[in-house]
Amino acid sequence: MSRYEPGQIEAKWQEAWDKAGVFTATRDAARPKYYVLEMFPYPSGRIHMGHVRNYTMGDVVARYKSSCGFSVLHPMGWDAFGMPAENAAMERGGHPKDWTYGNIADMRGQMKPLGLSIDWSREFATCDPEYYGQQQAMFLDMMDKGLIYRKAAVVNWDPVDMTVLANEQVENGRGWRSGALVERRELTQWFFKISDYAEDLLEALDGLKDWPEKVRLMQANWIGKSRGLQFAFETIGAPDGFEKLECYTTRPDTLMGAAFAGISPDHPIAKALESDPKVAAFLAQCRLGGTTAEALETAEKIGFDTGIRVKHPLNPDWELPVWIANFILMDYGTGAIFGCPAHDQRDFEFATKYGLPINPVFVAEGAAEAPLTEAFIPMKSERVQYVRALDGNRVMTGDEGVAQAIALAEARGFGQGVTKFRLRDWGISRQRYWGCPIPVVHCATCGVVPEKKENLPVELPYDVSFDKPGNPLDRHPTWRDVACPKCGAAAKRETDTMDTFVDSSWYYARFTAPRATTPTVAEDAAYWMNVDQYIGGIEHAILHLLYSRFFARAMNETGHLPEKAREPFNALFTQGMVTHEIYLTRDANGRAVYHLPEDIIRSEAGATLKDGTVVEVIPSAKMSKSKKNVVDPMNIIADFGADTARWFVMSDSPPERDVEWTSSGAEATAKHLGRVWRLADEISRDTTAPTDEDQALARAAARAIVDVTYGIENFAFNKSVAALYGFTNTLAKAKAGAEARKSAMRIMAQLMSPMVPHLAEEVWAMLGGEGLVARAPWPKADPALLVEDSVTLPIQINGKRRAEISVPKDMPASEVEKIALANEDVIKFLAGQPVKKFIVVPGRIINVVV
RNA sequence: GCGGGUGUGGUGGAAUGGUAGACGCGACAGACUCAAACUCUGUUUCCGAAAGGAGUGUCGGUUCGAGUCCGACCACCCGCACCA
Repeated sequence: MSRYEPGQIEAKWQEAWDKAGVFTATRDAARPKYYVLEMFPYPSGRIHMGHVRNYTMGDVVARYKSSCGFSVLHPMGWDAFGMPAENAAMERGGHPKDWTYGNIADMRGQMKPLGLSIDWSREFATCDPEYYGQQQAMFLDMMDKGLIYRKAAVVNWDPVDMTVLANEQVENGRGWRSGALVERRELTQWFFKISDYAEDLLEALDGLKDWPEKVRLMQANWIGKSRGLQFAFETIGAPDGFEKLECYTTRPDTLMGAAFAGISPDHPIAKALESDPKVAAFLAQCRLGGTTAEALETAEKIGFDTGIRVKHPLNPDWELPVWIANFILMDYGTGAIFGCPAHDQRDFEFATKYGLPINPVFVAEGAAEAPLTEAFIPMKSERVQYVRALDGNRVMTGDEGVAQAIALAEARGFGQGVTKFRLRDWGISRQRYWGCPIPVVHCATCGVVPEKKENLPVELPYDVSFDKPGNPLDRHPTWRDVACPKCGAAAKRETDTMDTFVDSSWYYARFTAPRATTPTVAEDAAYWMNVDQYIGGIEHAILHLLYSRFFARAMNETGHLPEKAREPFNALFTQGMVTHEIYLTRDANGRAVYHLPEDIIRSEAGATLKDGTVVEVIPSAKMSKSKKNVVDPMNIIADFGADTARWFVMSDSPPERDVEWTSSGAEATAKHLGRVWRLADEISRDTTAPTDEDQALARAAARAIVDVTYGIENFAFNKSVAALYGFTNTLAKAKAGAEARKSAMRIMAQLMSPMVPHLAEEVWAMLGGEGLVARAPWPKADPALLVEDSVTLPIQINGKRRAEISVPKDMPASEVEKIALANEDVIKFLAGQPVKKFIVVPGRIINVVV
């Protein structure tokens, strides 16, 4: 008897697939196409269980669709630009390029043994000049279309290292290397005009029927369409040129509850007042801390009374003080608000702190006006009693109050109803080396000049060093100093590079023609687009997906994608994350140093490093490179084979849910696959004559086909796996004849093939299956075998299950009722009480109400 | 702080508003074995000897019937625009 030896069979079948070119994607007009894509990985150097889970899901879909007759495109590439490469260069020396390509080679070497059905001939990395050169070409096309501009924007500034920090590099308001308090500082930066598409991006969400509802909701909230009033306060005592203060509010119905006017620390008026040392000191205080929304909104609310007054638009005798407040964002609305403490929690806290009046505009319907202990903020759809309405107090909803206020403001001419979006333009400038260079030149006479297309790619210079803080491109004279493409005079290249989100916003399109000398090729894009099934982490629900949707529109308008690809992803599946505990120690400055799970020794007492140092254990979180809480799947592959790793990540947890990695279970999976192997081996040598159980086995196989197919179609791979466990148990126990068992085993091989393709090929071959199972058409269940003649109906009495009866499938309800009421247990539980109601749900349940 | 999600046995989880706990892990018992491993068979939500009762984070509601729908709360997770 032979043994299941994954190490041998996996290599053998991978070679067989390669030789037969099973996974090479080809345009085939005769067949429908199917494009399945998993979010491509960052080449950290090691694959982890999250990758295995993500790519196995895509592989199951790709292999299944291929069996169903589709021409499948299933590519793989590398999201290869980004900070970790520069961090590695700073920490360990070496070059980001060498580090990145080395990591790619390592990761490819780890992924290949998984036996994924990937067309590797299409592989590319975003740091290939052939890729980012095409990105630069599109940047120039988008510039032509007016989709790109420059403006000042705020960055995290480390005053000690004299460098810009990413949000990730800010820890508790301090720079991660220097430990210095981070400041907010303005730089001139490049922006994509994504806000032009706000309405389109919002409305088109309705058409994304095969996207998770929660992702569409998150995107809609992110885009944040609001209807409100824009109006101007007349100012008293403001600097010249600021006779008006423009405000935007979504609650103009609360205008009579105004207690103050507030402006952002970045507002032009605040800047105009900065010559006053007190104002300057206050603004400096506001600029401490990071740039994230979270940092801004959780910071303690502080304010500064400017002494400026504004006239209330409805009563010129009513004057309000103008405060600078740190919780007002310059990016949203006009950067100025009126504060209504009674109906906004932030304003309430602010007013309480600085002793400003708190006057309610409305109270709960039927309630009396009373002092508030917190802001009263009912849903806008809720009816409330107005007590300080703009125009006549009455009971109405907030929405009605807002509409009335806008109408009144427009009639009196002090404001207009306007629609605004929360979505800001996409800032893409990064003051870093390892990214796609922005292909423009700054000339003293011509200004900002696009690089000529024939000079693309603007390639990153290799001879750079990371021994000083800041961007090495800034101090690389032979790269930076160039002739102006327009006038030929001495000029300087733009040294900012692009956000890596740009790289990942069009890679799906590039896979359709990865070697082309243009960004895309019309025929290839027309055939392969759109992505039929996109699979990736929920953490990308907003930014990556929104940017990609924007980019697809921009590519359509610049002629790089067809109209149908403006929404590039037909269906989206967001897998849950693989989580793991985090282990950390503290360095001399008290900052966190993270450790890999494989370096940790866990005992009952706690966790330590190998040298005995005690480590802090933080509860499970997303596996991430920076936190080092990653698990290495290579050990499982080495010990048990790729099929075990694949089966393991597909079983148990529903794909959309997070899964906590535990090492137990891999052995059990290997056991099961060994059992399938032995069963196949035994059946292949069976010579039993047909028996009367043959039909029952055929029925079980038909049931398995339906259940496994349902699981794959609905992204419930765990249910497909469960159905296969059940089918294995049934087949192992079946006393059927050899032919029936062989037939069932071949169906098993086919049904298992998307999850455990190597074992499936081996079983298929053992049982005389024709050719490769990877090329065999997906089995179909004979409907006749699925029909059940009788059903078991549970009987509930007052909603509690008390008995069950077995009746023919099509028995009419009146007959069922007679049989149910004659049932011994039913009679016992009814105890002679009269039946009030008798409910029969055909084929499901009976409920007797007494 | 704002937005989104999750919560079911010892454990991962299953359940178109219709028998809660499928399937797997673990545990326990048995068979095989000189013995062990492997393998095979069975038991396994809790309380109870049983009859029966309780039970899907907490509290309330809708319904003949709620894990599922609605409301409030608690806990945990994700995102918040320079991590990818």
